[in-house]
Amino acid sequence: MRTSRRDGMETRQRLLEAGCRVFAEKGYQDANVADICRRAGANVAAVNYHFGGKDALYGEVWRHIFDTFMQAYPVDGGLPADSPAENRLYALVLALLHRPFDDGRLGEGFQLAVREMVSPTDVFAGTYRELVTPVRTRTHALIRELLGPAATGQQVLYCEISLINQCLSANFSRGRRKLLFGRERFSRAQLEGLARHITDFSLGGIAAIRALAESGQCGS
Amino acid sequence: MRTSRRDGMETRQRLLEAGCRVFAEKGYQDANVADICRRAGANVAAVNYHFGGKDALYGEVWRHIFDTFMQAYPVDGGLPADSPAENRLYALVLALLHRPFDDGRLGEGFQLAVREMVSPTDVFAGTYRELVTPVRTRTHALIRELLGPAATGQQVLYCEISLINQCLSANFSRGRRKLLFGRERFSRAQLEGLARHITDFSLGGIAAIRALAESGQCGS
Amino acid sequence: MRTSRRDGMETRQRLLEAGCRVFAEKGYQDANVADICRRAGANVAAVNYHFGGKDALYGEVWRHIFDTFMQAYPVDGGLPADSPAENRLYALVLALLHRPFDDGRLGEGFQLAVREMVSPTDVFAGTYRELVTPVRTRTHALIRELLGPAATGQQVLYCEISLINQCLSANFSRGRRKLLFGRERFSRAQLEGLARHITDFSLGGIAAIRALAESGQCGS
Amino acid sequence: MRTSRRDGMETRQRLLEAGCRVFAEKGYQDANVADICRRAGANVAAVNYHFGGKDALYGEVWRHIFDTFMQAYPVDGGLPADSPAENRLYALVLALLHRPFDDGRLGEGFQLAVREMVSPTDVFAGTYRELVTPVRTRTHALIRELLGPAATGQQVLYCEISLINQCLSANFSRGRRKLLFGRERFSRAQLEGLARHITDFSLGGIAAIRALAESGQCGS
DNA sequence: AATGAATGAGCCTTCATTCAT
DNA sequence: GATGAATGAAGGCTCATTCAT
Repeated sequence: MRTSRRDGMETRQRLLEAGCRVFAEKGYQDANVADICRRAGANVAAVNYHFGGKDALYGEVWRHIFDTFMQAYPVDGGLPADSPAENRLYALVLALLHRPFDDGRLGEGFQLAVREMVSPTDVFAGTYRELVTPVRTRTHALIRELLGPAATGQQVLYCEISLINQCLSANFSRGRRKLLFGRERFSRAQLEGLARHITDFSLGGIAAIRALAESGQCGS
Repeated sequence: MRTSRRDGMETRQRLLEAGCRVFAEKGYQDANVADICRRAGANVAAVNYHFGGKDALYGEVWRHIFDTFMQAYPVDGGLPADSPAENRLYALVLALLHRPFDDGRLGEGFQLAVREMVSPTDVFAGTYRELVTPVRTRTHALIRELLGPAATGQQVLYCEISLINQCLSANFSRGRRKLLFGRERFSRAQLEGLARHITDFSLGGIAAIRALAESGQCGS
Repeated sequence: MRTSRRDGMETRQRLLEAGCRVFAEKGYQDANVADICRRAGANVAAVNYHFGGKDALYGEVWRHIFDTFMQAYPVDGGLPADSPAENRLYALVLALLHRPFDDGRLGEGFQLAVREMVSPTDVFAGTYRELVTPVRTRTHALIRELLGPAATGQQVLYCEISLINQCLSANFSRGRRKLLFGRERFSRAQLEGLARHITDFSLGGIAAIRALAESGQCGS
Repeated sequence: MRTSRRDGMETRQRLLEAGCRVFAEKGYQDANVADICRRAGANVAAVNYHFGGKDALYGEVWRHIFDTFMQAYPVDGGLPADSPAENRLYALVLALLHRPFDDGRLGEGFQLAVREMVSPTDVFAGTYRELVTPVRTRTHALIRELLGPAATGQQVLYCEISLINQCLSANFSRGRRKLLFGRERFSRAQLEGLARHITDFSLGGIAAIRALAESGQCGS
């Protein structure tokens, strides 16, 4: 294993990590390559040398974070498929909550994803579906199961959205976290408490929608 | 009424509107004043003449949108305070939904607000609290009423967050609207259907949390 | 007598005075017309309206100050031509000293003149000779009288320069005044003391040169 | 020795020299970086790359010229400290005269210094004292020696000023040189002639003041 | 594999001037 | 006689990228 000048980590790798940090912090436009190179302890030309340009680095950063994302917390929460639906819902919610509330790489990834939702880049288009589909699939199945067969497709969809928005929108940025919850840091226990709340709240909500569906009423 | 050189709308006003559009579309950084001036049919120096700079225009745009926001849809939905809580909840949800789903000025305002949540500017700091407080106050009171006296403060807070996130996070951008709901445009009826869903879902959720609270259990 | 909007002084006049102040303070380039107009309580376009442009205002300002200059302190100090040469030298020195040390209009004029020496403008070329000639003529005659007939033309010239530089270079700017003399303000008595010194010093210098001239030696 | 892309002189160095020329010619405001870069055969952005901005270049130019200044003509003129005071005065005068009359780098430096006296920049403040102190110290000691112990502090100060102004104010700009002396160029011999004059004149002046001091009279 | 000097396009801003009122 | 909105040229600076080493 070759050792690099600094700490054994290849320049390319250091650039990638600096890129993750900086792009997550400032967004694509506000980030500047000189800053990224400086943080990576590399030359101004390093980004162009190793990646071919700012765009390409951003693509790699996104892909890198994206992969981390997909591996980090499996949405099934490691639970067997025959666990009670309530348990599986809790596991799902907790898994989803980990993303925005992670204080490390995953948090950066979530920041980046939010930025991409707000100001989409070309890079985004290709991977978003790939990023979201497994979550959607799993969520959809679970909600359908909980709503029962009487629910319409739209009821399932809307419940999905209610659920996902509770989990993912809880944390856009440090600032919003502070404003919304009154604190910036969440311990594991606090996160579990929040997951518990979202699960209970959503189970109640789903039950209400199910009752409506079975009573024959139906939203637009 | 004096008529301006071009079409009767003052240049300053045209710049302000162009600014709203462009800042909402691209964010502060990506927006460039030349573009804004071009869209307003004015000279490159017009922004500096009328506002003193890009920063100041942004400030005015934000203030302008902010004011529109506050006037547009009162959070009480125009309902008397002694209406049933369920009705008042529906009115609140509908009022909140109008903001992100508005296809005009208000939608631009919401875009801008989301951008500010993700990449805060100095301008933001002062006005955010002012923007949010009335919503929070009203939401808080309503949730408390629906949860009953047995609920803890945190239960109220978390229910608030669940509710607000369902309403406001439904629509970050055109792209996400498409991806989430499968369509870009919402008719008034569709919006009311969504409001109906969020109301029913949340009433169910709140009922569940209330049951927990009254049975003596309590989230973290 | 018509009264203007502000204080009975015509806008044109106010612009001229503001121009004097500002040009003297900042020089031609650094001065900007908006500032001048603001100080004159007039519109941005006022300079162009009344003078035709910044250049033209500068020309008028220069001419105005120049005239003030010429009238202010006659170089003969009001002394009869048959006073002793020593007295006439003192009167001349005092008159010359008044220019740079004047804290009002004349000081501004001197500032402007120094600026023109350092960064000449077209305006300057025409008037400088006119400004300087009377001083030079009088100085020349006096020095010649004091040096006696044996002195060469160059000796007279150099003595003139020695004298003039002592008087006029004493004060380029507030800053230099402070650095050179250790104080910013000069009372009338202090100014007279300085004039006394320069006179005595120069009489001594002239006497020395006269001795050389009469002993047959001669500078290059 | 590495050779640069163009002619063996580093771009930075060429920029510095072009900066000296242009700033001395036009002053800080009138100088524009594009012009400097053009003269240095470099790109418009070169100044920003190498110095960080126009301000910083100006600072470097000043510092560079300042150092040249201090090294160029030592104020002791290379004379031993036990030479006759008259000889040391002549050496001092000649050294001081070299500065304004130098047709190369030193002349540029003097131009810049004069500009700074008239329109001080922040840059100036820090270095002026450093520039002037050695001259003042040496002048002061010499004058005190020539005036004898009876002279007051103010008499010494005023004689210093008389001397320094004769030397340094002889040449503000080409234009003034022409107007004052009737010629633009000074040969070495002519300069020595001028130095001779100033020395003789000042010795006479100092003698006169000394006589006054010793006779008990005293200026304000 | 990596550097850093150098580039040029693009941006925001300043400012003297113009023009319709 | 005077205004102030509007203009366009020009300047300084940032930044992604290129090129010779």
